[in-house]
Amino acid sequence: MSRGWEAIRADVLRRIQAREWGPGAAIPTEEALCREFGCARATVGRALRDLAATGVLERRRKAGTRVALQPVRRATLEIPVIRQEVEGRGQTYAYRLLADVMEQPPLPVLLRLRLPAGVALRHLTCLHSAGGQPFVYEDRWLNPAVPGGQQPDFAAHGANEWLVANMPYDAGDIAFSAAGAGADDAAAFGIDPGTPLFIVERTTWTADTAITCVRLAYMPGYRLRMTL
Amino acid sequence: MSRGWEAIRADVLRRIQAREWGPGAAIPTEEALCREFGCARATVGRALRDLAATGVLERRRKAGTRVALQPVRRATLEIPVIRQEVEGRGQTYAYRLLADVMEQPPLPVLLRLRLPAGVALRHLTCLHSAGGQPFVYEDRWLNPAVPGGQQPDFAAHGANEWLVANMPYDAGDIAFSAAGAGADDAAAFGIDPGTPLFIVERTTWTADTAITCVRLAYMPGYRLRMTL
DNA sequence: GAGTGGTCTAGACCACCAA
DNA sequence: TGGTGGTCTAGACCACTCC
Repeated sequence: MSRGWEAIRADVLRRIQAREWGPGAAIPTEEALCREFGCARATVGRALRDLAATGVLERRRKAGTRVALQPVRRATLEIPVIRQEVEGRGQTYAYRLLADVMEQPPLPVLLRLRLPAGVALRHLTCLHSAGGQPFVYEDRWLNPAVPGGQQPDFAAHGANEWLVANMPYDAGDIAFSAAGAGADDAAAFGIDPGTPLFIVERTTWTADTAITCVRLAYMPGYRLRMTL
Repeated sequence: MSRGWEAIRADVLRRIQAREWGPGAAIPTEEALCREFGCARATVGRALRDLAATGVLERRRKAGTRVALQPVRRATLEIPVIRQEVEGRGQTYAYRLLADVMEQPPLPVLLRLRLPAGVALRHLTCLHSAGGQPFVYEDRWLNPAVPGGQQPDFAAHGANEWLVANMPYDAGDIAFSAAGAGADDAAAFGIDPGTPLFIVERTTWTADTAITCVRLAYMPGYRLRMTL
């Protein structure tokens, strides 16, 4: 066995998988484990903290460390920039702006951005292509009142790339769903209305300022993969 | 400002968001920062490691620490047990087994489980309901050769609950997609074939043994939410 | 009250890798 | 080859919470 906190983590995980320590059971204290492994308590703590972060262990002061009774599977999803996702597949990426107008958004968009009725937002629609085929149809509402100065026209480059370069590291939420292609989706992809599409919806703020609200419709058959 | 590594993390993140350190810029070394903050290097390292884990910073030995040029958004998804998801909504959960037969799976299932042609697997279909309405239609292939002894009948409780209790903490992958309801889906939900459904597909192993391969079709309109 | 995990320190050595 | 992050140590104090 190699050394280090990763070796300890692997050994603890092995005992759990071997049911040496069953679900719900308490495992030895950090002090007992660092005596067993012959290392400092901080090293054991590092290993156990990592297992707790992935949901394998549950830790509470005084109560000790237990194997999770119902292992909530946590997985980290890397949300790719569309250009990178396409180029990562070895396909050529292309972007085309379809529309760019100021208008009043529908009520659901206002609610998601927590904006009062009556405000006008910048409404962008564009198409991302992979290898000449439509890949993602983007429908975005952008708050023109965001800080950071003048917004460019998005004729050449997508709003998302401008955002990650100029308004990075903000908070938001994201939702995945399935929906039948609407008229716009069908026109963008050249498919029949009602065709099932994978939909990603994202809303973004910095502090309390609503930035943008975007709906991404992926090409038919798209699959989003993760590893547990 | 409060003390501790979380305060340092917050302060570093604040400077990044304030563009004091712009995307791609190198930030001071750990040693310089721990002099500035008046703490040990390990404490600064803890803060920077956490920011690197969430994709805000990129760290390389000798090259130093830089603000990520293209901040890959990482989000942690907690994959819920269906029963808990339903009960968390305050609805009553119900489960019904629809079929339980041994048969040869179709080729895509064999490939995902990395099994040779000709083997027969246990094929389960069941329906999870929320508040009396169909919620998830489950189509599962289960390897009867898995260790752990006799498998129960799944008349009363779902295979997933048996698995998390008896074969927990294994590896696998997961994929999200959209698909039109097939004949089975349509019958289960009482909807028209072709209705867009949110699909989750999971494959699970322990070590090199294929355990199970499951396709979950969620009720029309279902949304999977995450926070960034 | 007392046991446990959470954190911090000051120092050390090592692995990596750009210069 | 030198600078940087990655890790480990031995010890300490603190925060939480079960008893």
